[in-house]
Amino acid sequence: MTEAVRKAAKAAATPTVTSRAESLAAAELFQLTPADVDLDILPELLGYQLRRAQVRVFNSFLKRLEELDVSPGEFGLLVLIGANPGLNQNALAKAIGSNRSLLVPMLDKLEARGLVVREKSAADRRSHAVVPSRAGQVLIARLKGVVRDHERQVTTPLSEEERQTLLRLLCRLNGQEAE
Amino acid sequence: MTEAVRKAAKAAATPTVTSRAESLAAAELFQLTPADVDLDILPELLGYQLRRAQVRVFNSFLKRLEELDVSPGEFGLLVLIGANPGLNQNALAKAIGSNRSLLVPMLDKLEARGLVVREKSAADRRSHAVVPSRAGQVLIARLKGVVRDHERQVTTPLSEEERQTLLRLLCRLNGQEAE
DNA sequence: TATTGTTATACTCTATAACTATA
DNA sequence: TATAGTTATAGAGTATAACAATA
Repeated sequence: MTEAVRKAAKAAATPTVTSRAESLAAAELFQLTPADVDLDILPELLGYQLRRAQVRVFNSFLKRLEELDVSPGEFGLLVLIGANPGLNQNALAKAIGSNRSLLVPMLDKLEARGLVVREKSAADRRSHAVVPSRAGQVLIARLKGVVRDHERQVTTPLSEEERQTLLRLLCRLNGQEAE
Repeated sequence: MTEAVRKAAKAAATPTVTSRAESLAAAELFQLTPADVDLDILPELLGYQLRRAQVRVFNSFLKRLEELDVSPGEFGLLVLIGANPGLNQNALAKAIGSNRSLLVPMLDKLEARGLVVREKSAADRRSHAVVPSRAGQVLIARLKGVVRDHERQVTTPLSEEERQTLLRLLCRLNGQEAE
C-alpha cells in the first residue's frame, strides 16, 4: 500500500466531527470544477456527485450555523449531548467518531459558553457526565429549527417527493434499511 | 464569525483533490455512529446521510485503487490529464480545485513513475504542457475500468434504476440539469 | 492492572508568500 | 510589471502516547 493511500484510508476511516469539509478533510477526492475542462467519466461517478453534493450542502449549512456561532462539529456534539444527557466523554467521543483527547477542547469551549456542564459522576469518580445546561437546551432547540429550515432550503431544486426518495436511497446505500 | 467556523468554511469552499476524505476533511460534520446512542434528528438530515454515503463510497474506492497504487487524488488528476492533455500546471491545479504549489509534488510523483510528462511549451517557455505518457494512458484506461467496476460494486444495495435515480437527483441537487 | 480525562508531541495537509525564469 | 513553476514556511487538524486520578 502506498503512503498516500494508507493515510487517506485512515483519514477516511475515522473522520472527525470537526474541521474541513470533507475534508474531507482529509482526503478529498472529487472537486468542483469551474473551468471548461473535460471531466471525462467523473460526472457519471456516484462518488463524484456525492462529494459535490456534500460540499454544497455542507457550505450552506455552515452559513446558517454562523448565525448562532456554532460550528458543524459543535452542532453534532450538542445534538448528541441533548439527546443523550449524562454520557461520559469517552462515549461521547466515540459517538462522534472522534477520540477523548480531541473532545476535550470542544467541551472546554462549550462549557465556557455555558452551554454544557461536566458533572462529577458519583458512580465512577473518574468520569464526567456531560449534560446540557438550560441555555444549552434552548440553543439546541433553536439549532434544530435552523437545521430543519436549512433542509428545506438546500433541497429546493427537488420536490418533496424527490427529496424523500433521495434520502431513502442514501439510507439504503448506507446499509440502513429504512424500517 | 467564529474562528472555527471561518476555517471550516474556507476549507469547505476550496477542498482539494488529495487527502482526507472529506475528510473530508476539513471539517467533517457528520459521523458514522457505532454506538447505541440516540442520534435524534441527524438521520433525517440530508447532510448526514450524504456524508455517510460519501465516506462509504470513498473507502471502498480507496481499496480498489490500492491495486494500482493510485490515490484518489492521483486518480482524479490522471483522468483530467488524460482527457485534457497539454494543460499547463496552473490550469490543472484549478481544475482539481487546488493550487499550483500543491500540484508540484503530485506531478513529481506521477512523473517519477513515468506516467506523465512535463513538456516545455514552445509558445510560452514559462509553462509546462502536462501530457500522459504511453504508460500513463494505459494506466488511465485500466483505472477507468476499475472505477466502473467499483461503481457497480458499491451500488449493489440499489437496483440499476435506483442507481440512476440517485445519480440524477444528486446532479439536480448539484445544479447540473441532467441535459 | 485498566480506564477516564487531560496534556504534550508529532505528523499530515493546506495556504501563503517568496524566489526564478520567462513574458 | 505580471505570470508559470517551484520552494519554504507557517498554520490547522488529527493521531499517538504519556500523565494523574480513580477503579
